[in-house]
Amino acid sequence: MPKKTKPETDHSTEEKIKAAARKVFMQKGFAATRTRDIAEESGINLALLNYYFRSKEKLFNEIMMEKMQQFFGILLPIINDSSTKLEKKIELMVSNYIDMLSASPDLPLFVLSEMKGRSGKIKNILPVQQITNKISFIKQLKEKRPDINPIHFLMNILGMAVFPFVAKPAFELIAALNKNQLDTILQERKKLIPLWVKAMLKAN
Amino acid sequence: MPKKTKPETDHSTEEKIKAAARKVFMQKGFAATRTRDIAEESGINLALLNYYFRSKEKLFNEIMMEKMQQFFGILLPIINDSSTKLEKKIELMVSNYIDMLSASPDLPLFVLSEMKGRSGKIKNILPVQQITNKISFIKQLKEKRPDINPIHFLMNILGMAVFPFVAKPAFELIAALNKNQLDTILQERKKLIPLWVKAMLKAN
DNA sequence: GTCTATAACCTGATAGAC
DNA sequence: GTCTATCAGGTTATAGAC
Repeated sequence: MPKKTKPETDHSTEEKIKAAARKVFMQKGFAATRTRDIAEESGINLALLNYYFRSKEKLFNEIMMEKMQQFFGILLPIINDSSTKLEKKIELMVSNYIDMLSASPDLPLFVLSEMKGRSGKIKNILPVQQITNKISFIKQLKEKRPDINPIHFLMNILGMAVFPFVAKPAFELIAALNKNQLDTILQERKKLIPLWVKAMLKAN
Repeated sequence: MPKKTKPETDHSTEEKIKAAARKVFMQKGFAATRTRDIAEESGINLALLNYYFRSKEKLFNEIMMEKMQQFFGILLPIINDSSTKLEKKIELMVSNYIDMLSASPDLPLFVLSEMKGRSGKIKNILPVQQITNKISFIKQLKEKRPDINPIHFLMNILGMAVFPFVAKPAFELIAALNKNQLDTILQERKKLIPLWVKAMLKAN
């Protein structure tokens, strides 16, 4: 498997295949993707895919690891930063996720589906740090609400920010919204969710 | 395609196949499921599956329609009931979803994934009513918060209630929780989410 | 490194006996 | 209705020429 230092814009064959693999795997998932789709999308042929990556599964694992880092990695620098206060962290988490998912709407459903369906094989290649009591964000939550498990607030923030993307087709369907209307609503949430979380932290 | 009136406990071959199809499709999704898996799971053989359902796709569509009804159908009687007040509706939505998903944890990721990947083919068989301004729940939200699009609150409630199930493997991973700990937390949310939503409705 | 051709296998679906 | 055997087509992966 060839390895090089990566220039900013990499037009190498290897990178062309990876770019195509990102697109197709994210759209259809591992099982529904055919290596032929990727070869065609990247403008090369099937044999070359196996020359560079040895198998569909190995290519997938590279993409999956990359996408897990993208999806979870955005969280870590924010929650670990002990120089920002809780409110700021919440604002950053929400706006960073909504911006990222507006640009990559398929990301969360891809990552969550493949983590579930292939969790046995995924855990070996996981690129993410775990959340413990030592993390700044968790300490701040415990200080403000010692009566509630901090994980609840993480679920709430991610649920409110990420779920609308995961359920996009469902909301378009049941709320009879077109894509533009939905995108506008999603943008509004960057300002609204932090206000709501603030209210939740004071609740009861 | 044979049709019968359905007894409470249906041990017919057709129902055995459907039961197996529910299990396997929900676990693996359409693309990763082999008709052989379903045949084996139901204790019959491959030819019989095609005898009853003609094709993998037709069998899948029956299960998919059923599961969409299960997932969205639980919402409609609650939000349409003009005799309950807003707070009661929220409590019912949250506890009904959490109870249902505790019993069928695969349901939301299955429905949402397949709606996305096959949305073209799904829209024809959709069994759900749309949410308009005439719906009691929407009217009540508009009355209380005329400044905010009611769909936001629907996203919030469903996000907080459903997302933790969709992201179960992710939370187990990053929060280092085992399944029992996570289930306990999920149950707690039946009481907490309505309190939080109440606080959100007053926010700002 | 890149291609064409093909091997080896898997999968959905059916034919035909009982 | 149910089974075994098999077909037809598709899919991953590789062999071998250039």
